[in-house]
Amino acid sequence: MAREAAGRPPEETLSLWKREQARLKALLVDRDTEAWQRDPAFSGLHRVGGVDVSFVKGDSVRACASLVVLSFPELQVVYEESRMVNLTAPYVAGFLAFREVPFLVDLVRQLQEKEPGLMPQVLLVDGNGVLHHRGFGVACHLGVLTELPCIGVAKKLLQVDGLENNALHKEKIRLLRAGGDTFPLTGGSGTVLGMALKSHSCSTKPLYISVGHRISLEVAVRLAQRCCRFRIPEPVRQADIRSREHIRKTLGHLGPPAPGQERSQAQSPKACPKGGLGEAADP
DNA sequence: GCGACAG
DNA sequence: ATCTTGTCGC
Repeated sequence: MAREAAGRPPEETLSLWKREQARLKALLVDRDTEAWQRDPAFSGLHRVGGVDVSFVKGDSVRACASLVVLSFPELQVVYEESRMVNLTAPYVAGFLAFREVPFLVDLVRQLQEKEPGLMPQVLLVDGNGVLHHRGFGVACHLGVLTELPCIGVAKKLLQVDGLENNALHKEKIRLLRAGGDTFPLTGGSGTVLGMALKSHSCSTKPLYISVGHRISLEVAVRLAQRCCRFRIPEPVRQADIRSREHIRKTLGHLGPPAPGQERSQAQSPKACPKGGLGEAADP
């Protein structure tokens, strides 16, 4: 019945997927299209969305897809939908979208039907945009299919087009000082594919931001940073937290025996000095 | 055989 | 992506 989602697909499938990526890439818009994007204070921006997919431990098929919408600039969750899904495609680097995007599109469609007034004005996506083997990562894919502005937010550098997580790269990371500091990720062709962003004043690892759809890289970076209470932008972080929680509540006590011990952690994951929400000061 | 490998 | 315990600080 439920087909496996493991094992590498045949070369023929990958070739079809590549053609699909190339086809959709022609529809990608890699510049600002919204008025709020031109405003230095993002006035006019009220709703930011986040999506994520979490997985069930020993299961290669079952997963939970989540879409959340947060108010901006308050970053309060105003909408959430989490749904168990059956994955059909395996994870193959460079083809993440074929595994996750169909379910995310469904979630956006459902929101459009039930609460169109809560449709996010921009979506932060876990993964890359144009910082991708063929310039069309999951954030581009979701953006083109939904026509929503999208931003790619990756936690690890995808080493493509000459980009390497080498000593030089690590040195550049070390030189990032304040939250909001960045350096460009320039591919072999000389094109800037994305930006490394120190999203929080006290986080060692940067975020790798790239254009998904209908937004410029500069605005994408600024917005991602303004969405950060911690290292991970709040929309993506909330989608992640809530999709795991949904899994736990749905099939939490059917396998791994878990003694109960509730915790409250409404605040910082690791804790870091303090500050309004951004920078350092200069005496 | 070795290294890469978003999530 | 997933698993995991403690540790430190407010």
